[in-house]
Amino acid sequence: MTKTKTPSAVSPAAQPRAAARRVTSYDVAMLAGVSQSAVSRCFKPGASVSKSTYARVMKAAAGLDYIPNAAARSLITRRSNMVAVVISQMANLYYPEALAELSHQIARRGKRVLLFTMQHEADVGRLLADIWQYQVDGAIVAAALTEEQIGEFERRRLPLVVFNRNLRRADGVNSVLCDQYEAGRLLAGRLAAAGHRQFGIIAGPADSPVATERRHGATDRLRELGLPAPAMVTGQFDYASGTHGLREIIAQLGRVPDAVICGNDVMAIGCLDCARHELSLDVPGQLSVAGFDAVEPSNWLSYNLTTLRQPIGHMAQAAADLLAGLIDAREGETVTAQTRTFAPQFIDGATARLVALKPDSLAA
Amino acid sequence: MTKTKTPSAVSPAAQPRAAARRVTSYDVAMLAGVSQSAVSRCFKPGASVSKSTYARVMKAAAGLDYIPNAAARSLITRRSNMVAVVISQMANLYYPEALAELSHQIARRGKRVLLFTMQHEADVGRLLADIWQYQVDGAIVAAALTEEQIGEFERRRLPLVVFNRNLRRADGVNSVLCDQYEAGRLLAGRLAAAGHRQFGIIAGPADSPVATERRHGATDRLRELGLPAPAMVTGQFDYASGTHGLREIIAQLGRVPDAVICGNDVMAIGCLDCARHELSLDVPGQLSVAGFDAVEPSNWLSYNLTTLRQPIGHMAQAAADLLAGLIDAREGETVTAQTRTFAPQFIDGATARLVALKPDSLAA
DNA sequence: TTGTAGGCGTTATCAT
DNA sequence: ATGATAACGCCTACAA
Repeated sequence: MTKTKTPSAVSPAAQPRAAARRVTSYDVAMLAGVSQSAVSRCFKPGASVSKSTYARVMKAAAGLDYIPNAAARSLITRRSNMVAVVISQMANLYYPEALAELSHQIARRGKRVLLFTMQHEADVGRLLADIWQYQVDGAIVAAALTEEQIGEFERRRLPLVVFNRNLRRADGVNSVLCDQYEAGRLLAGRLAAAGHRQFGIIAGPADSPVATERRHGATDRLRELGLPAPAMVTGQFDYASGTHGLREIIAQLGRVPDAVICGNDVMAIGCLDCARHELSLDVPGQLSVAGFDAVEPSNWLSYNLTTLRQPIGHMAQAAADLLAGLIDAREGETVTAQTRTFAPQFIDGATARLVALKPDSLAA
Repeated sequence: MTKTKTPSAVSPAAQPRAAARRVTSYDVAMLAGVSQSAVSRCFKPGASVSKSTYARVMKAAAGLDYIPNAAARSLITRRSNMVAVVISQMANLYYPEALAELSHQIARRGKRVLLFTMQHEADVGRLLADIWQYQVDGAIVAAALTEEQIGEFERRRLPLVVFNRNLRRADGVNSVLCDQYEAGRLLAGRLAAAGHRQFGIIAGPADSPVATERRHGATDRLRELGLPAPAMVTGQFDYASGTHGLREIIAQLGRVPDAVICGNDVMAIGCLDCARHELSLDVPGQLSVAGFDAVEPSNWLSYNLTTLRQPIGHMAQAAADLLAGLIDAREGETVTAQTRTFAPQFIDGATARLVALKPDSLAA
């Protein structure tokens, strides 16, 4: 299976890792015949250097492959040009898209992403100490933070943008989010309006605030409308949770529900596939299925899923904007915290019946 | 659409970003009544400190929220505990999985990922200068590097592991890869053995070495077998390329080919959906479709794609292992470059006919 | 075991 | 415009 080819005879280039003394600005200064500070200035954008020195220095630098040492620079400037991005569910299909966009947006502002990943969102606490260590200029966190943890960011004056987490304590904390509770309400409402009465819900994991809000939004709306309590199961945001979830809901109810609301698209796709391919149900004829996120596969022809889109590109851009603003704010300046809320967008796919079977709307 | 809620009256906590003097080891030393070096030693794993001083120092540190400054440390230790990971196609579904695994493996070795993303693989050159800047301990690069670029890593003695790129110059370069050329040959061979004669190929982008190798592997094998030249189109590794690709191939040939080999799974899925839902073709009855990677959706019930899996988890682990070894090697030590090659694994899905229609094998 | 002192590579301040 | 010089926060001999 694994062919470990230790190159022995074939590959001559065994690199001797000698202690290569680093090239510093002193070396460049010496070669260029100027002072070390002159070299430093040449690498600072708006500095005052004469054309001739600049040319000599740059030529020497190029000859020596000199590049300023960011660690040393950050020591004095207090700017590392690194931004921490904390993300939990890389498997989630949704987060890679967000991360790609964040990385892009952060790069164009001259900074880089220091990536912190974790298996479970609750592990975020253990990462914090590392974040402090690395002296990042700010952090974008896509995980639930406790009040205490937020407080620590404030104490350390570390600019923070919370991504897609609706925190209990909203004030004083910058965040970019999509209104998940509203999304849940909206979806439940649309389905109920079409006459669906018995719902099933395949919710996301209990430790995910996003999952919780979507679930509450849906259940609250159903209750308001006086519909029967939905059958409820919990999943892990993955495909298998969708297939198992549907079976379990059917077992709970003793029949196929009218509609299933899934905590995200991947579970909805699992649910859909189970319904069609395992249970031979007609979707949306016998059963409506809907999800959240509008990840790429939800739009594929085999699915064409009814779902709610989060404007992920805009959200990432907003997060990067917000953070950049916080970082660039002169010290001592007062910055008021913002919450940028994006509205979810209803995607009218083909997996949910959205018109009433009998036009009982005439009776109203 | 975007509701920017500037909290005005509601939110009192407008944080004044005062110049918070950082807590240093001197502060801790003062509070604990010891020297600064004592504090330093307390944060170094195998140092010699008495129990009592250690306790006092740690108590003071905790009280002040002291955390060592990694930038300052790296200045003298020459270890930043950061690893650069360079990745191009985050949209590719394959790379997020790799990145998640890499991040995990690197984290468990006490290091963090500094992420470098780019739109096109050819842009890697522009990132290099940044990599040097940040003083990373090593780099894992999932992009094609020129000889010159590799040479620059060597000159700077920066440990490098090339991920999933078969370089022309293999010696002296540490790399982890899946044999893409062989994978292409294998797939073409299996399909040909089942009697498919007229092939179509939806290849990946021309600037992707992985795409090129898969394509060459397939075309070489078909030529060896004396089969007619395949219809060839180029895609961007995305879903739309798969749907367009199939139509274009049919236009080129004037008929539906026997089989289409797609440069990756996402294009294969696009091709498959187009065949089934737009052209109403029976797959694999009238047309066989296959891809590469075995990304998660390829395994979903609606697709059950015939494909070749790359053992991505193992590859990521191997890359992290390799890099860690290079970094930990004592300076001056000679390290021989390795290439760890992983074999692709054939996934016998349901989108390709793999048995001959007429048992003409009896005739042989 | 502990403290003293020098240095890591840069930027910033201040003369010149 | 340029060059000394003092930080930045930490690690590490070396001496005690």
